Amino acid sequence: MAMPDRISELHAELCKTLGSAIRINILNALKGGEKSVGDLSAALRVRQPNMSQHLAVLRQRGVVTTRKDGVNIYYRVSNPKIIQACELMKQVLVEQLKEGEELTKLVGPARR
Amino acid sequence: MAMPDRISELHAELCKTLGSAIRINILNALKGGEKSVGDLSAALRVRQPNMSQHLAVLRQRGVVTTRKDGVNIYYRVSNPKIIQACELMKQVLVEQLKEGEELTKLVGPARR
DNA sequence: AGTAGACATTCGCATATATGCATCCGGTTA
DNA sequence: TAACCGGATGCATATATGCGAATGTCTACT
Repeated sequence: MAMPDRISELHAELCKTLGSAIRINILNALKGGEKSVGDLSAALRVRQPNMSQHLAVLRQRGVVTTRKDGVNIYYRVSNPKIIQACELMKQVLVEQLKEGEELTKLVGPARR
Repeated sequence: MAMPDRISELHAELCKTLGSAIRINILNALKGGEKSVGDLSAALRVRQPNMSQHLAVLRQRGVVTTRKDGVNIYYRVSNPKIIQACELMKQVLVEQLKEGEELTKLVGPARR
C-alpha cells in the first residue's frame, strides 16, 4: 500500500530472525556483554556447529556484530534497540500469562 | 539456563508470528483502529481465505483480538506494546539502512 | 425455507527451516 | 610441518510454513 512494503519485507525478515528460541536465548546471553562462540555454545548447551549457524543467521540480518580477538570471535548485539524491542515483547508475554491465570482462576479455581 | 526458557520458547513463537510481511502489514493497518476481515483483505490485496489464515495465526498467539458485529468480525491489536515493539524494530531497520547507504557511499560512490 | 454475504477451515503441494554429522579453514603452538 | 583449537560450511533428512482452491459455518434478508 502506502509504504512500499519493502520495509515490511525487511521487518518480517528481522522478526523471522528472532523466531527461534535458541536465537532469543543468544540475545539474552549477549545482554550481559559480548561472548565468544565457545562461551555461547557452552552456556546454552548447543553444539558448536549449530550455534555457529544460528549466529550466522543473526549476523546476516545485522542483529549481531563480531570482533575478532586472537583466536576467538566475540559476538555482541549490534543495536540496543533490538534488546528494547525484545523486552517489550517479553512484557507482552508476561501480561498475557497474567491474564491467562486470572481467567483460569475465574473459570476453574480448582481446575486440576 | 536461568530463565526456564519456556519464556524464550513463547518469545520465539511471538516473533515467528510477526515473521511474515503480510502479518506485519496487517498490524500496520490495524494501527489506525479495528478493521474487518474484508477491509483488510481489500486493503492489502490478499485473498480472503489467505487473510483469514494469517489472522488466525495472529489470533492464536494473542496478538490480535476480535469483536463480532453483525456479520462482520473486527480485528484489533490486543496490546499496544506490540505496536511499540514493531516501531522499535522499524527504527532499527531504518538505522541499518542509513548505515548501509553511508557504507556504499564510502566504498563505491558511483557503484553502478 | 432459500439465498447471499462474511469468515473460517481443510487439503495438497511447493518451498523454506532446523538439526546432526562430517568436514573444512585459518591461526597457534609444538 | 604436523597437530590443535576455535569457528564456519556442506549435506541429508525431518519438519514447518505459505498459498490457492474448494468447502463449511453462521447470520441477515426476503
